[in-house]
Amino acid sequence: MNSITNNSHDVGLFLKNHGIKPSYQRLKIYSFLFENRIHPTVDTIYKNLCPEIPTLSKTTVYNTLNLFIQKNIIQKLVIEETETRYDVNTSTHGHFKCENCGKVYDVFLENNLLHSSNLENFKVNETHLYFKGVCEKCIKSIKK
Amino acid sequence: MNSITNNSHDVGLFLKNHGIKPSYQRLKIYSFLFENRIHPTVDTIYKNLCPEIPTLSKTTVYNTLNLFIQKNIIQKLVIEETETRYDVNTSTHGHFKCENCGKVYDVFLENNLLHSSNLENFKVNETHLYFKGVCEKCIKSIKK
DNA sequence: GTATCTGCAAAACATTTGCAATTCT
DNA sequence: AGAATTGCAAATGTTTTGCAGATAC
Repeated sequence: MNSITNNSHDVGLFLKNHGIKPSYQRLKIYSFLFENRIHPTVDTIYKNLCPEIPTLSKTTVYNTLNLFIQKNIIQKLVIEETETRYDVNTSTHGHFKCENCGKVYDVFLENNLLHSSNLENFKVNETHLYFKGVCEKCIKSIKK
Repeated sequence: MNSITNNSHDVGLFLKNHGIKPSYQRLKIYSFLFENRIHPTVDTIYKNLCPEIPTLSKTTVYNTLNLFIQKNIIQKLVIEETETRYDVNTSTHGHFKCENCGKVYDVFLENNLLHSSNLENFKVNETHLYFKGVCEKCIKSIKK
């Protein structure tokens, strides 16, 4: 459970506790993900942090995200092969991508899904579930 | 339901029935997918068909697969951002990728999965589910 | 004979790598 | 000072695009 708050002191501690030196760039990138639960792409993160960190490079964003994944504090979402997204919520949950507005929503499943005899003797490390379609907002705005 | 057999005459008819002119390359590419349910990448398809069609180019493989997807007779699987795979089975089902041997297995779910109040007012067009881990064969061979 | 299909070469992108400069302790 | 981090430029790898030649009906 993520019980940390979003002030930079706590993010620093959080990173330290996961074996990550809290550099300025790392703090800002993690805080951006934590405060904006929009499953951003590298480009979105980069563009949003540029005003604050004018010297920032995409390489650093890539390096940092890969480090976070390796230390298991974020997860990678592959919905389209052309855009990798990142999520601070590392628990197993689904996603919904709206084909109209492009927004990615979290999806939490009610029933204890996913029983398959196919997997009985397999070791499952990761479960990924996503949907594509049209979100409520877009359905309403299209109808108008 | 795919009830066609794998001789080239029937594949030709099948393609025609879906508004696709059955060229030699298209027949061979569809037949390869139909006869080898291994969820191959473009590269795998290309390498396997090259001996049979020495003039084949990857562009044609890409063009053909995109046409098949557009006509809805195959589906795209995005499990890793670095490798797109293709499946002749267009029904909704899951996949399992072994992190050891790289093989992708089909996963058919028993219970009528996937109820989420989050999606109540959303229009769902596609459902994608996949797992990563270690397959039975690899578990056994690692133990030895 | 005209439409379509194929396949080469080049372009377009996202991501990674090598390495030199910078920063932190 | 020494070790880690950052960021530029170049490399890599996949997919798409433009276009000319080949093929099919």
